[in-house]
Amino acid sequence: MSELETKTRYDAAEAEPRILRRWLDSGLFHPDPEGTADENYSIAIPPPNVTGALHMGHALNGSIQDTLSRYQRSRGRRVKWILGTDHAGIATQKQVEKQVQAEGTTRKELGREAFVERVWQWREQYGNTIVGQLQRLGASADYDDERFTLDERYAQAVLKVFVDLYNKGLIYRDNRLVNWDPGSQSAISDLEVEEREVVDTLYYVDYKLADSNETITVATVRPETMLADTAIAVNPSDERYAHLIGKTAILPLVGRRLPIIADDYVKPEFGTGALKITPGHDPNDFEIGRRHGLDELTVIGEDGRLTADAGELFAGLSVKAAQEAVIAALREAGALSRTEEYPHVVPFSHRSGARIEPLISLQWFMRMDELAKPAIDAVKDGRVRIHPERWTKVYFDWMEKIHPWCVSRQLWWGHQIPVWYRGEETYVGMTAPEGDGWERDPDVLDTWFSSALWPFATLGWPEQTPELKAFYPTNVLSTARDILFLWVARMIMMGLEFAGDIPFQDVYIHSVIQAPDGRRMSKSLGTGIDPVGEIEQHGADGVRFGLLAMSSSQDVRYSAEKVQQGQQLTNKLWNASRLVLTRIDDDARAAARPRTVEDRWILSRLARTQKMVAECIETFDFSHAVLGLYDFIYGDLCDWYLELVKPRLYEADGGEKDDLAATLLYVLTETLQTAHPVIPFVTEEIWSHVPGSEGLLAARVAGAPGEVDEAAEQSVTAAIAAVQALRGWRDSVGAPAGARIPARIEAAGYDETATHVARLARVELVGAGDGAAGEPVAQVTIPGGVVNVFASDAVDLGAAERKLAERRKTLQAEISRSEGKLSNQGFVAKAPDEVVEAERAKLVALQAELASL
RNA sequence: GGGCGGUUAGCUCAGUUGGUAGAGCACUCGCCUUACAAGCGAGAGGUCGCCGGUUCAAGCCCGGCACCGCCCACCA
Repeated sequence: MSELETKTRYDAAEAEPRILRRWLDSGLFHPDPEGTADENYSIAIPPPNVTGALHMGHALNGSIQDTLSRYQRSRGRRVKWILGTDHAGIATQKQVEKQVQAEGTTRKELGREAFVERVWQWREQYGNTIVGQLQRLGASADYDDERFTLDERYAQAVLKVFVDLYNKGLIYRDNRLVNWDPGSQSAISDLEVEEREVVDTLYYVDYKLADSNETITVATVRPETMLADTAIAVNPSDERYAHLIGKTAILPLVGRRLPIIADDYVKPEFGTGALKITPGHDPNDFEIGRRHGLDELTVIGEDGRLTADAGELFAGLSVKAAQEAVIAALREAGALSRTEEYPHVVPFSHRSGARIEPLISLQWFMRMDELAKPAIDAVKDGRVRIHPERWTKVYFDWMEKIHPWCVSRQLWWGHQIPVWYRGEETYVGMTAPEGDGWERDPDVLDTWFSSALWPFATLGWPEQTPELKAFYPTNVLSTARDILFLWVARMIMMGLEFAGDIPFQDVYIHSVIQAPDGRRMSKSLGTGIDPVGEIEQHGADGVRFGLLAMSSSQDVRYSAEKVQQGQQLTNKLWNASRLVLTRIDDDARAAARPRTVEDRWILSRLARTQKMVAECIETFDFSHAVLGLYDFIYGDLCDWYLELVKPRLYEADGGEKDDLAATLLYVLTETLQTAHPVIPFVTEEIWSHVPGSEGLLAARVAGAPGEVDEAAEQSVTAAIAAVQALRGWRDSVGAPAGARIPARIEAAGYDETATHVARLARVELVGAGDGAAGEPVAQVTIPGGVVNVFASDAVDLGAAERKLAERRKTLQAEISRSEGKLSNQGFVAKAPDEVVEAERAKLVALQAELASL
């Protein structure tokens, strides 16, 4: 009890680690795999990169998932929050490469085995900082059953999926144009490419015809790729070039003979209407080339330099240098007719930031259209629901025109593709084939290939484990929208295909938290705010509250004030609890035993709040849930109820005291329970001081909310309004704060609250027959009537009169507005009767008040 | 090029089925009232981006425009 008596401020930094320890030691977060997924509740965390540190997005998503998890635990459900990290192929490999380079060596010098070993070491050393940071946030994930996407069991699942898909004909190897990322020296998928606007130069290059003096001019932004040209294309309906179709042009600098072909793809109005075709280095040209059976030449290598096939003049040059050299040569040859600036969007690697180099390359692809169909149906028929709903359309749009997925990556860190080659032979299987001379495919799988299995591979699939039975499908997947296609859509496809069911019922797409100035939060821009620093400063509860309060169905800016608000709430709750707990007996026990109207009122307000919070959490409306909690705790509980019961709390005895203590404890306990999913630390801490409390609040199952009491609410709401009106009047007439002013309530509905109103407004109630009071000097309007205020030294009569005049003016304005409305025949005739009636009643009340002043 | 979101108080954001605008912070005034001065009480502050329409009534519904942001997209 002494801590409660002396600590006037809640000390989150002191309390939180202590409470976290108790939670972790309790085993509460590690449920036994019993029961079925229908009975239980589970969430699979979006696995953060092992290399990563907690950023604001993780902190928000962690707060959301933890609020859901703790809420469901309080409903008595067995809850498993599946935890783990992702090996994050490119990102991790890049980190370690950087480290290795700093030591003066390179990945290639080390060799594959040694390098991969280095990555594992690196992961051991730095890998799990984020898990500790999630704990700091209070995340009630299952730390005793952590997964990594390169775990042995997980890897087996990945290989099995690959082999099965291969056997079904959905995975195949093909020589196709891919997005080559010169930065990471690997192919990447379409989804890892971002378009950026750049200003290039459009070069007009003249190609001579083989058998005439004519020339045909093409426009290109990438003259260096002309070295791999294999045709020129024009639109078949373009009269300017009709006579050239079927003829042959000569490629400048190289001398190659190029057929002039007709293809509808060419836009006559763009450039010159003639297009050079480079199937080896342009996606559109690639398609045209395949249509016309053109050769596919390659002059740019995987290292981003020109190959020997580019000719000795250019071989070995970087793309940029080659462009300059080609332009110089064209200029010298007189083949460059003009140039112009040309702004357009071109692809860049989302991973390395390098400009994408389209290359023809032998890669593994996965056909998606067949898998997409059932995944579309799952959302269409509501088995999977996406919130906010507008994202379902985005999901459908992408899924309905889905393209093959390039799944191989030229990296070392990841799941090595389970394919072996020997001469012309190919073997696909989970283990190496029998016999000598087999060589395994050196490539690894796209990280997202393994992530796509996350909800079931974490639970032991393909074994039919008790975990799988108890927790698959999961209930909710909470994530930011940027990985809707990259991850969420693919999980739905893979879940349906391999685990035989949807991977989750609800997808919640949360806000992206931007920097306070509206820019993206990013380390490189210097706009990031470290959630761990915020936790240290304001407590995990404050940060959780703040993030949830900020979040909505759209992007929001980081609001330090909301975090501050959360921190203040924890302090308020702490102090309110001190007031209650230091003044009731140790043998008091929580029970709703209302004796007064304010008791019935707070129980009603509490019940309302409990229902509201539950509904908001279940519909993913977190900001309203937490702000509603704030209003209840700050407003109803602290500002009013505790102030209303203070006299009883100090002075009552016997049964009255016992009932009050029981009711206060009930209200406090239920408040703690309701707020716990949002602010778990402070509520757990206070719970430990509640007399008779057993075990952890985090493990406590909530009872059903009580009933709403409309009559009590009406009565106390009026009392509150009366107090506020009287306080406002006092202030306006300059009454000293301590002065008690004689007054008489002339209004119905205050039988039970009159003494409260008088005390909180600091007025002295005088009886109706008390002639000594004389004539009232002022009237203060309150719900249902007025309060007559009598002369007192504390009242500045001039100020009182000014106040009255002001009120008259307001009333007159309102009356004329109301009269105008009611004399409008349209309103009276067409508005619903109840609206018209309410307006009439209001007018009568206004007129009565004006007449009384 | 297509699509989606946004534009409400100085700042960050709420505004449920259309019925005379709310919160937090900041600001002003008054209070060390025995839970909390990182507190308590009171107050000031808004032509709801612009134009038009529907309606008795529009922040909310419809059409158009402007600006900001995001996603998708194979015009050299």
